[in-house]
Amino acid sequence: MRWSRFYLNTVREVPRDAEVASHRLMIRAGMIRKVAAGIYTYLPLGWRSLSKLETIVRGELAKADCIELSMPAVQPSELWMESGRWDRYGNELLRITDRHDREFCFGPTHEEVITDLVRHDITSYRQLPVNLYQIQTKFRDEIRPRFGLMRGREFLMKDAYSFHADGSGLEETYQDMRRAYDRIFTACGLDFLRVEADSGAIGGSVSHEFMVTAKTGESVVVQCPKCGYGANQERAEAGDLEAPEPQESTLASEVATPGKTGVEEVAEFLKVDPRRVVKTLVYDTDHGVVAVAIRGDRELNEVKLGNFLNTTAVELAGEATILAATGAPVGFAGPVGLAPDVRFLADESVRALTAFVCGANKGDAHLTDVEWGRDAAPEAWGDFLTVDADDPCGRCGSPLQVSRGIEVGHIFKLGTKYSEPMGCTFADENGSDRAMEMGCYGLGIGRTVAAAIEQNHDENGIIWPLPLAPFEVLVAPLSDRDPALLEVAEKLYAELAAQGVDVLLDDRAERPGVKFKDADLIGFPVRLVIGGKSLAEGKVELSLRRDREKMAVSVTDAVEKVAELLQREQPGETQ
RNA sequence: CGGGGCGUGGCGCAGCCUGGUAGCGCACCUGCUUUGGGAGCAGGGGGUCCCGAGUUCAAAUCUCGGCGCCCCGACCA
Repeated sequence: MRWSRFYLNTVREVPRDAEVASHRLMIRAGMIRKVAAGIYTYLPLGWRSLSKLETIVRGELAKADCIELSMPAVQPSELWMESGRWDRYGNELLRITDRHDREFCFGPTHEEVITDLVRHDITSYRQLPVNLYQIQTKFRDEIRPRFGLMRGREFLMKDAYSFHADGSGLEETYQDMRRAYDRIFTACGLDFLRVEADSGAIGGSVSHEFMVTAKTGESVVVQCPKCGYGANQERAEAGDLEAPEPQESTLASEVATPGKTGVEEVAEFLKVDPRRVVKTLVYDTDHGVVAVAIRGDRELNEVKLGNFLNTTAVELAGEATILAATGAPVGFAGPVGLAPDVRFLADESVRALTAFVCGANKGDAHLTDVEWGRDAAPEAWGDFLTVDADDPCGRCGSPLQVSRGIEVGHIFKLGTKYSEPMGCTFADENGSDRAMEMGCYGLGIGRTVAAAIEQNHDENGIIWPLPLAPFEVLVAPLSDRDPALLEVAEKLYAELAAQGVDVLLDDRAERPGVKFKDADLIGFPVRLVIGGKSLAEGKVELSLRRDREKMAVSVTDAVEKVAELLQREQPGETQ
């Protein structure tokens, strides 16, 4: 491909509204252009990277016997009513009405459509398992789209769905898909983690997320370097925390703590270890008001609380609710003497505490020397803790590590969550009808490409892992006037292209500086510069974007050397 | 939805407070020079100042209403 005939326009000024590197660089490099909030045009250069990822995905899924099809983006409301999600999915579901006033939605995911398909075609256990996927445009009306392709409203997703006669069949395919995902992200040349995750709105029992590690990632990942345990922070569980020194207990007594609402303030004021202060948080849920006690120095995990209560509607209560529940303004809630209609739960982190401090449920007052059992008792103990770095691993006790990642894939065991309500059944060996076990497997195409940039860039631009680079090699003659330069450039370009190398010829009438800056910005993994000085000695200049080290190679060796470098840049090769 | 900010040639911005000629840099076009890290000089083209209403002799500027966009928090591939 010749630059002059490819639709590729880089931009010098950094766009004002792009904050993160991948967003900025994709716009500057001419890969995407915004059309509306969270909605982008994929320009030819960007589309090439996305297509390369799609090719990798297709190849690896084929090995897992996952079969491609394509479902409609626009889906009738009836199917969503059957599954119950028409009402439950909320505002993220873009609902549209046709000319006959029939309701449709633009698909954010395709469980309903695929289940409808399979229930009509599959009737016997002999036809199972079935594993189908598509790569398709989804729309989720996100509350806040941001970061370019990282969180768009319209986005490309690979979504796969499997159907099984029983749990063991599901387990087998789930593991096949897990391995396929491992292969896909490895083949992309990305550093990634596979972690246990909360299954969220899609539902189901078991799920794993694939995270591309990046400092700017939106997800927080907990891992154990010793035993390999890894989980999304939303789900991560720790072992028992080290308890603060036990304390002699006297009778619970009230102390005045005027204006001291935060745990830090109270601990300092009363000269106690913050770990011996019990923090009581009041939540509004669709199961009524719930108070939860947790150790003063720790954060509560609302996802865990929601799971415990079997709801997603968990919100910190407002002042009025807190006053009604505790009889005190915000900042003085405690386990002793809560209103009778308030459910009281406690995190394991406070279970071992003795003679602790807590809010008095009374303005400007706290209680000291409070004891579980004697003074207060939760309705239930549970794990509501947000795990932090250095907490002990629940499996092996080693200190956990916390890092950030970008969620690029998520695989779920759905069980019969959709097959049951939608009547997706089959006849088993005994001829009786059973709901199919289902799995579903998502992978964000645009997000993965954005994550690759997030993980691989410098101040000059993108540093593509070879498999996702829009072009592998740039051939750049430094002048458009010197016929000798052009002749060599054309020849090398033609030879590389003939060998099947993805090569772009920078045939623009631009000055050298412009060509270098653009080459760095777009991040061609291999660059072949043809300049007057070196060509006088029969040489051209070869360099890798990754290290920018320049090598002079003779014109006759150039193509071979490029092939060697490309080989070295393949993931898995030592560099 | 809560909190903050922005909307002025293609892009990045100034002008607005204190109403009166729409301006700068980049990009673009023409010419000359230049040609190994975003060139120089000269000339040139291009703007419903987000939309609507109001105030005023006069509105980019003041007032009201709308729309769009971005950033920080709860959602997710």
